[in-house]
Amino acid sequence: MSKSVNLRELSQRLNLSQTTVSRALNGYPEVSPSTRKRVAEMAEKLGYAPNSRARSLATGCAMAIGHVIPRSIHEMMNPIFLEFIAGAGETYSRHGYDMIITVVDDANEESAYREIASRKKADGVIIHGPAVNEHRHKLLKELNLPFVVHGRIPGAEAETSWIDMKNRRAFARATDLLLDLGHKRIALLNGLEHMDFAARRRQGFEEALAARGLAPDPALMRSADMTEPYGCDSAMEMLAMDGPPTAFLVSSMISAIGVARAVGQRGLRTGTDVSIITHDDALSFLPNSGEVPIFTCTRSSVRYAGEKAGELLLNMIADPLSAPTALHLDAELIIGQSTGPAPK
Amino acid sequence: MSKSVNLRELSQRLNLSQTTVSRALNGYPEVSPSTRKRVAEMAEKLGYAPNSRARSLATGCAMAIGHVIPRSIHEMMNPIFLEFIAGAGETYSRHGYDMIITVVDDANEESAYREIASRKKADGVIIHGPAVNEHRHKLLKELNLPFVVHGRIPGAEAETSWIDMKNRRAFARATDLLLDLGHKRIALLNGLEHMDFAARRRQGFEEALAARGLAPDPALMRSADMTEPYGCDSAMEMLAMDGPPTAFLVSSMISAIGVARAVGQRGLRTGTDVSIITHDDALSFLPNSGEVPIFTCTRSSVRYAGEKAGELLLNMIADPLSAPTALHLDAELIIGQSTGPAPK
DNA sequence: GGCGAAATCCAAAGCGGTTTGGATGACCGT
DNA sequence: ACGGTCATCCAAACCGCTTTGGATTTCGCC
Repeated sequence: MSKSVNLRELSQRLNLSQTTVSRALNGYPEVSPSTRKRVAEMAEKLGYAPNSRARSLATGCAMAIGHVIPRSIHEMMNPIFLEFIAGAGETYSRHGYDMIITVVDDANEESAYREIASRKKADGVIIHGPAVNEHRHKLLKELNLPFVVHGRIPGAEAETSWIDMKNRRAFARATDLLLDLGHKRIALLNGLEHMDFAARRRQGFEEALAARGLAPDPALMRSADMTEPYGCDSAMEMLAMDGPPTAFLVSSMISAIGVARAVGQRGLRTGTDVSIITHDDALSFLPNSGEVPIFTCTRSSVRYAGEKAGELLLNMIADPLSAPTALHLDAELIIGQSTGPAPK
Repeated sequence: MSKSVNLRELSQRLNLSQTTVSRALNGYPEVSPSTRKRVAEMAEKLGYAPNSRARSLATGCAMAIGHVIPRSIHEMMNPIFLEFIAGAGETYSRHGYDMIITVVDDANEESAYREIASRKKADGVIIHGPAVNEHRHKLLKELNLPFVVHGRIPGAEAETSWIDMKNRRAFARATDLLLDLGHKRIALLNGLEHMDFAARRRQGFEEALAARGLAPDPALMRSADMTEPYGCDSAMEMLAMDGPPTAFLVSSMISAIGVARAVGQRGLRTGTDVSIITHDDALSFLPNSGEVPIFTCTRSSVRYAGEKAGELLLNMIADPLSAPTALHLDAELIIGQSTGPAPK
């Protein structure tokens, strides 16, 4: 039943002015060590904590970061998003910031950002899942709302702060690995290619093929939401073709699991009959570790990306004049049980 | 570059007092239709939106709901949590509320709640993943912070508002189905049983067995975080036993996928050699639909639960004196491809 | 002993809204 | 023509904090 105290009551109890108490608690120098101690003790005893609304009204900063997540996104990359959020959230709480999440229809996305800006709900936002044809950054610049991109906005790399993994490179390396193992017919089960990350992965794939004089076969390339059935169904169909693929390059563990299921259903064995390489976002509920991971993968922790993105953004907010920063993460290529030499 | 206006500027532009403008915008009656219209138009034109901090300082309500999520939880039920959040988030935005998420170490969970209360960051919170031995509700009562439980707190059902599915009943029915199909050795791959939901599911399982005079075999019962490898490894081990199970009852799609993988790896066929029933939270990235779903399952949409939980909580906040409400959702039992008569 | 600097502390003015308690007219019936 | 009611609108207080600009005291030093 702890009746919460406010600054005035606290200062009255101490026979001090609100000014002094505020300064004592916020570490300003013009207050004697002894009073500071007295204040701290009384505050502790009374369980005083400054009202966050009042404080941010007075200081002008909301001490919060916004994430607006349109339905299409969280339909699409659900768990990846959450893992990112978890990382970012840790950074925020470490710095005393709140994370506010807004779930909106795609149609209301713009107005969601406008509200964040005009109502001063947050000091900055994160852009999730940039598209090949992205536009949100323009709105945010216009709104004067600091932001960091998780991913990259094609054409705006220099003028925005972002954190991304080397998608192209990772998928090129994975493709190389498969080619080195003798695979000729490699399928690509990609994410939605209107998203920047997926477009880059495809590039990497095609470039690696081209480097060996191979042309990608459209029949072996798909692009969709990265669900489990997507992986399974696609693999089933492709494995039933004449000249089926001997290897799959998959954009997500979830779909890769689907592929593995299809392989099993056709009586084949993953890693010997059919090779699979997947990208692994290091989701906590889908561990792919152990001495020899189940899936050979390109791995990059999306949670780590979240932590770093948060840091980038908080830095931008602290120092609004600083130049845009980018973090370009390498993905590890990790050999697991799901790859082997091409059969025959 | 839209310089954001505040109430005073808006009122000056209109030659009206702030009072009148505020009242006009908030729908109070003591303002003429014509001025109200004039105000609305000017506000629209200038892109005015009340500063959320100032407003909640003045009104005393934060217009925000808090979700504190300790690391252990989001390690454990990652995607389920997100899906719930998505549902709740929709409810919140429909009512103009914000959702603020706090990621904390388990050790700081209590202080996270205290801060929400003392700094007035949110008007209410949701309790996620109640344990068999739960305590958070006591803290929240003491803090006078309205809350809704996603799940149930054993022993506090009557005094708290909650939304939960009928875990016991669902798992009893699923077990019955397997028994009807002639299965005698049924394995239970449960979630962590210090969580209320998992404890109930186990109860349902055991009761259904007992009703047919069967005793549960401890060697066929496990309890852990519901990851994919957990399902696979457990199934591999159990299938290698003497007198292996002919059916698996699994607490999560993710683990069930692991079980299916194990089944395939042992050269068996799901649905004929080995039956699987899983609980399906209807996660958007793990669709289990189609005319005949892959997995036979007990299904209950956790996203719907989120929506409803949000509504319950907002109602509580709007009417603090109302009695606690509970929503007890039925889970559908849906026959898919993963079950069949016991072999032999 | 006196004077300026340094150390402490405070009153009051914001921050941007909501809300209370009137003021001002317009309109009405008689 | 006049008191009374209603419809409108406003000035000012308040929410709880930060911060500016001084006031007061203490202290070192010549």
